[in-house]
Amino acid sequence: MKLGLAVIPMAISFAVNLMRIGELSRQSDLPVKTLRYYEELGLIQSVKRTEGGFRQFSPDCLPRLSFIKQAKALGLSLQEIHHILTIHDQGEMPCREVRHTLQDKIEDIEQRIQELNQLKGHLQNLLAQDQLGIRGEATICPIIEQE
Amino acid sequence: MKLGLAVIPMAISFAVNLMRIGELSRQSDLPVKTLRYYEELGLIQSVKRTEGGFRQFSPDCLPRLSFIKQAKALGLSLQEIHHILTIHDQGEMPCREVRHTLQDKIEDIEQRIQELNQLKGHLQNLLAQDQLGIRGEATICPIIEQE
DNA sequence: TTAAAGTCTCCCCTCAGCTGGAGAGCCAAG
DNA sequence: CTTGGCTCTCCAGCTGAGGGGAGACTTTAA
Repeated sequence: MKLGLAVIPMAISFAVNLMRIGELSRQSDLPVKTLRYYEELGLIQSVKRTEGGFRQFSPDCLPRLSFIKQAKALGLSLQEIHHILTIHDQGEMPCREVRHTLQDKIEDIEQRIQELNQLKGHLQNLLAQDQLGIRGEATICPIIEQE
Repeated sequence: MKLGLAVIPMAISFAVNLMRIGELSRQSDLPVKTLRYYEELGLIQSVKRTEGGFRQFSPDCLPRLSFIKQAKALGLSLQEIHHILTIHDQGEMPCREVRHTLQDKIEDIEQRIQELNQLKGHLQNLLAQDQLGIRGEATICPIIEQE
């Protein structure tokens, strides 16, 4: 059996460097639980399992995880990331999709900023007009209950 | 028994207009489930129960629920609202607390807006520089993987 | 050979603010 | 008396992104 190791080095070169989940965790700096979760969601895949059932990952997972981290940092959801990765896995450059996703994100962000600015203005008004003190019978707090 | 109704009108005037949860739901325009949830959290209280175990609410709940709605619309959490109501229920005007809470909220909002603006700028940069096309071997999407 | 460290699956828990349903009991009108 | 509508409690789940831990098994180093 061990003979094979010397006899078919090409085959070996495909097989080497497979790592278990702990090693992938160390190298990617992501918790083991998170990796299993990502696998469950289909974001990454283990190449195969050992006889004992341990996951074995290719080092190719590392750039993939790095991509996931970057995309997450950009505010994409794991679902959106999954979508992009699926397109990538079909052999296409997912740029068109990514561009749409990012443009949507930008619009979301702009809208959210608008809402927050409105809310902030509203809160500031409430605080500014506090001195006027409109106090009724059933008032709980005149600041909040200003009209 | 029914005699009492005529004999002690003062006592009656305290007791009338108690309503069950469905009526409170109609008048406050909040789902029954939500009212029970609010009661569980201590935001409102039923005066008592009928013999059969039905909650009976005083009409005083209505301005209270109205306050809760307004505070929620201002972005306060139910926990924060609970805090304010507790102060109110201890007989104090919760304005000082409310003012602090709202000022904290404003700061939160400002920070969130800053973060969102940063993120938006980042996303816009990514899209703008897209044309440059930095493509490597292991690239999944050069837009996201720009440095 | 044995012990430690790694890994497996499975299930529940978190945060907030509810929503839905089951199965039971209550109440008022015909 | 019965029927339909209201209400009760309790349990479950939803959203997203994992975390904690039990109990069993695998792998590896001494």
